[in-house]
Amino acid sequence: MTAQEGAPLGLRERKKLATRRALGRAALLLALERGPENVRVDDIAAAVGVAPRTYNNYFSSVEEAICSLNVERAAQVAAGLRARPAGEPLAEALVNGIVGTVDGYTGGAEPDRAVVRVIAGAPMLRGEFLKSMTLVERALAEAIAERLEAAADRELMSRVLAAAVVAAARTATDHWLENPAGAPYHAVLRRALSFVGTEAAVAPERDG
Amino acid sequence: MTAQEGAPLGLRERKKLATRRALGRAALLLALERGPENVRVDDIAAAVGVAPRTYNNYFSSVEEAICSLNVERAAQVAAGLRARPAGEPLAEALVNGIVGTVDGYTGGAEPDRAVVRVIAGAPMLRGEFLKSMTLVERALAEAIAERLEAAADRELMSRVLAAAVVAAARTATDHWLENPAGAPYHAVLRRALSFVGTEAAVAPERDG
DNA sequence: CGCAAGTTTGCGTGCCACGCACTTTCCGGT
DNA sequence: ACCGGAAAGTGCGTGGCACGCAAACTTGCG
Repeated sequence: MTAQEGAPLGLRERKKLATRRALGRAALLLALERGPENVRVDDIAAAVGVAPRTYNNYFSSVEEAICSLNVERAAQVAAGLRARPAGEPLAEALVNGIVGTVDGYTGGAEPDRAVVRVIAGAPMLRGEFLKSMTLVERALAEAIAERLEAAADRELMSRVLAAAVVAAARTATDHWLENPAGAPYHAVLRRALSFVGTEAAVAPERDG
Repeated sequence: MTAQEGAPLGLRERKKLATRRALGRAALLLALERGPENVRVDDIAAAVGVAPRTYNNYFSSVEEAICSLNVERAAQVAAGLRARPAGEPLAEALVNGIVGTVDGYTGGAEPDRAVVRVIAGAPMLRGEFLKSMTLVERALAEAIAERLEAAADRELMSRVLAAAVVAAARTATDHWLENPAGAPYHAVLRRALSFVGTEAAVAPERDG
């Protein structure tokens, strides 16, 4: 999914993925220019130089195309957590991993408000956006589960923590969007994550 | 919205609300019978005895109609929290309020797996379902904010807690759905909520 | 070099959201 | 009891979308 693994990718797959990305990028670009509700399937296809019918081989709705780039962050967030040292407490690892992922995504700079507003703020995309967030949850839950070796209900716990953390991040984004003069995204995100105390999770047992 | 306030409701409004509910109920019923993807707008309209065009005056998608009944729980959940004694710690009030709301909704019995699976499990409805959950978040955040009188960033905190708690409940539902032989919904829900430790919230003074 | 699998494309079908104008209903004031 | 008019229901037309199907084309691989 991440395209960082070039080895097992056939040439055909490569081209297909490129088309998919181009469609997603074009969809997002058009949404930025004229608003998501004014983006026609034909426009996206035309922008990429592909038949409208082909577009439907990749996405089954305009919303899905616009949010598709967002989906790629799922694996990134999970990798962000896995990159944290094994000894780090889960709560800190989660915060540092996620914040680090965002930094890697934005190059350390403040996210582009226009882009975020379109993807996360447009009512038309809300459903699809939330749906894409559940993919992040799923990936993150797996990474969390790896840190909860011997817990009784590792399954439920990891999924709940992932969902809570993602929900906190999403809320932070909303809040940051609504307060343009407020704290930088960094700070809002950290504070929001601090509210979903994951202290309860590290309690059961841990080995060094 | 909640229909519990009969006083300021004109007769017209009453009928309109009845139609809306009838449409939602019919949509859900049809989705249960034949699966959400086999529900046509005309069927819903016909089941209620109304013109298809009229249906579109109430809902702008089949998904929205099917999930509409779920939306009514937003106010219920918020009320569930407000009904808790003022002295109760927030964490406990949240758990007890939500669990109590579910009980009130199911009459204390186990939720109907078929219904829950259709609403919360059908891929086609996933986006709309998650969207409806954000309404619950919003309502719950307000109720939470009322309990956080003097906190510095009551706004962000209440919204994060609401989102985290709703996310935990949703995860509990997913988990309960996937494990038919597992613990009753009650227990899964309580356990899931216990993982999103809200201990951090009751201590207003925290480093920023 | 040629085949077979995979990909793109055009077309047709069923479905849907919604603006507009018209009809029906019925609330509220006199 | 009556009536004016707003609100709700309805029919129709338009623009748009998802997807099955089958033909044309591309390309990896033997």
